[in-house]
Amino acid sequence: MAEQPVAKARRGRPRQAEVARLAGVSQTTVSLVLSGNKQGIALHPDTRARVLEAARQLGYAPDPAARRLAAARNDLLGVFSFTATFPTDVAHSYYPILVGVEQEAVARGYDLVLFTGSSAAPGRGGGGAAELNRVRLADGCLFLGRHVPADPLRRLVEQGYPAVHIGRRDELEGLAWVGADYAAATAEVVRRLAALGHRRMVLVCESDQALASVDRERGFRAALGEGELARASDAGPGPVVRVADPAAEITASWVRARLAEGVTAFVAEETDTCAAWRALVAAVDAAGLTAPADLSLALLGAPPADLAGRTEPTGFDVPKAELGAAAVRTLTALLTEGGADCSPLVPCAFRSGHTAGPPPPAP
Amino acid sequence: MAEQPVAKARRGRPRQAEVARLAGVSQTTVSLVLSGNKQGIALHPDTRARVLEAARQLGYAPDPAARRLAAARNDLLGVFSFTATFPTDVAHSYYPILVGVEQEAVARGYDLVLFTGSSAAPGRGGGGAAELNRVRLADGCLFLGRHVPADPLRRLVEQGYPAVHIGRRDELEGLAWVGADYAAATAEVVRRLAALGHRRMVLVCESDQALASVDRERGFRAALGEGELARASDAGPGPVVRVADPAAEITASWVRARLAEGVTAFVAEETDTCAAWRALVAAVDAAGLTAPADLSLALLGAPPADLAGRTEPTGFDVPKAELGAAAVRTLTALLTEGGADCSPLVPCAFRSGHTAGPPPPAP
DNA sequence: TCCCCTGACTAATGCGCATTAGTCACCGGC
DNA sequence: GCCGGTGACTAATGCGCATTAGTCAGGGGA
Repeated sequence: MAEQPVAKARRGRPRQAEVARLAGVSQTTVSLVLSGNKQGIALHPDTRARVLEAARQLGYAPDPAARRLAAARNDLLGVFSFTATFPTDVAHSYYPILVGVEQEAVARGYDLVLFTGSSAAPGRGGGGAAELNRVRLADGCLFLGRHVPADPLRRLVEQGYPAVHIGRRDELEGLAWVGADYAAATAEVVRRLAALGHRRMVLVCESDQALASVDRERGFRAALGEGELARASDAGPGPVVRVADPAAEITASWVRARLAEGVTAFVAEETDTCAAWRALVAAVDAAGLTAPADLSLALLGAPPADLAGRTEPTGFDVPKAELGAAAVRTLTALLTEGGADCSPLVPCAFRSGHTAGPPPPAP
Repeated sequence: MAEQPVAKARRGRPRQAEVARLAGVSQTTVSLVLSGNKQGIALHPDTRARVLEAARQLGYAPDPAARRLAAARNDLLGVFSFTATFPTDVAHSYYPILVGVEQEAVARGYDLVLFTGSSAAPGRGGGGAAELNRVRLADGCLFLGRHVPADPLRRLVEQGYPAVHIGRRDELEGLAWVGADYAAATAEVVRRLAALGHRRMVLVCESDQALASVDRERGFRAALGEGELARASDAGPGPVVRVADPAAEITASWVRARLAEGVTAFVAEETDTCAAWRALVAAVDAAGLTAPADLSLALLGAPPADLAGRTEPTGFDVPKAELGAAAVRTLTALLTEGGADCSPLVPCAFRSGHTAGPPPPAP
């Protein structure tokens, strides 16, 4: 954190004392009038009007730091992400979430403060701790992405700071979080495929052991277990295939081998790169097959932006805006009631798409 | 008694006084040790070590609110846009700017506060003025988009509030702004076309009288004036054609008529809808012509997202991220030095594209 | 008439920290 | 032995606000 040279940033910034002088009252009165007079102290309408007029005239705005220090609140919600909040590389992945966060925050009368954890935080002891500590300026904070360092975050939570993590994060005891219901959505996709007539399907996972991935696999297995599917899919390499290098392992011949075993539907999960899905699509292509005529494909999530032009994959959409909104709701519940009891899981919407259909008649 | 509604966030948080007690020194000393002792006051290594150890043991972390209150600044930069900061519809238009704003703000140790014009702030009088007043909570503020109401903004500026507008905005005396150098970029495009051999070219403008449009036209005319181009292009309807309804006016026959007059290059400017460019492309298409074989096309700006798949137009790119970064630099200069003397114009990068080439040999 | 309300405010305090003025023991020099 | 000067700290102050204790004039009730 680069310290600025001594600067008088708030040159003309009016304070309550100045409003008070202009209105001919005391600073206390100004505070009383402007903060809604929660003490129930009676005030003359005249005085009130004078104060408001003076404040308006001076363009008074309360200092959030002072408000917060005086043990009140400042109606600021923090949004912290360890990487840039507006990422350039993972194009727009957080953006839709922020849309939801902003809408909900505005609706509830909060402003948003963006805290970005700079990867380079040299000097100060405690490393990332200092970074995370800044969020205390806000009444509460949303944490974005699984790269938020656990230790400082735990400290924050232990000390009672209202925090909500966006994305499943239950390794931190006591940390509230909201997440997409990947398990249910995946199960829904499996059920839809089953309804189309598929009896045997394979889930292609990347080796990434993200929580979201675990959820999807759980949902997948659970849904398989519901019908005859489990037994049917258990043959061959099993219903879940975990690959380290999708492009190399998921080939045309791999697809043909699965088809020969009776697999008729292939499911991949969305990841940062969507490598598994890409590999799957490429392999099907290379095998001279097309979906949904020869086999069915499903993507557990949304396709990456650069594949936007292609056939819309069957699967589900994570309602990212809704996720952000839910996070804000949970956080404000924490702030006002001291406890959040909203469900942390946001349902995903099934997306019909055009890559799944009835399995081809057995040869 | 317990606090009523607001969660007591500062439960177990140690403060400097406690660290001081543990280390057997005064609070001042703790502050001195922990804040790097900028006063150059000498401290015993022993004392220093004791304090650091005590702080570590207690898990001390400074309260940012107090720190900022004492420092008389809050290291917060506002970002205000009259429409939602994260618009859902024109999602991509502000985003790249925000990327630049965030990067530069982080680099300079500032956090960002997002203000949304649409937020309902009841109670305060003054209508839209009150909206803008909220930004005073930040040390300074960036304003995005030309829909920021002029009157309240003027008031802010007049009262010495550090504000920077993103996008040219010189009708407000004293308001700092940063903008893209459309004139220079346009001139560059003209020069490139001239270098390719074009002697006669037409700029198609929409009736929109935006400042950016004016700049482009100015650059266009200026560059024409440099060579033989002006005289050559002055014939016919003149070098600049302003159309109210591009789709209706820019037709295949219009293009043919211009070609017949000797025009070999057509330039359109980017607008929200890019109607002129779309019309031009459609008209060329309808005339059975192709660029750059039969004629050259250039777009002063970036093509809209839905045309991303098509041939990349020759023209220039507005470095939006750089624009955001420049705005932050200007604002911080305002904050620390009291005056910004950085150039408000950000150069645009020429984009070769594939729609311009040498003019076809005269028939 | 005195006293105690009550209404409408104001003075004073403190949040946690940074900063500014001390304070005080010790040391060298004359 | 006295004095000025360091060096190493501490007391006090104030940032801007919310909150807690007043204060003070006017108005019944006894």
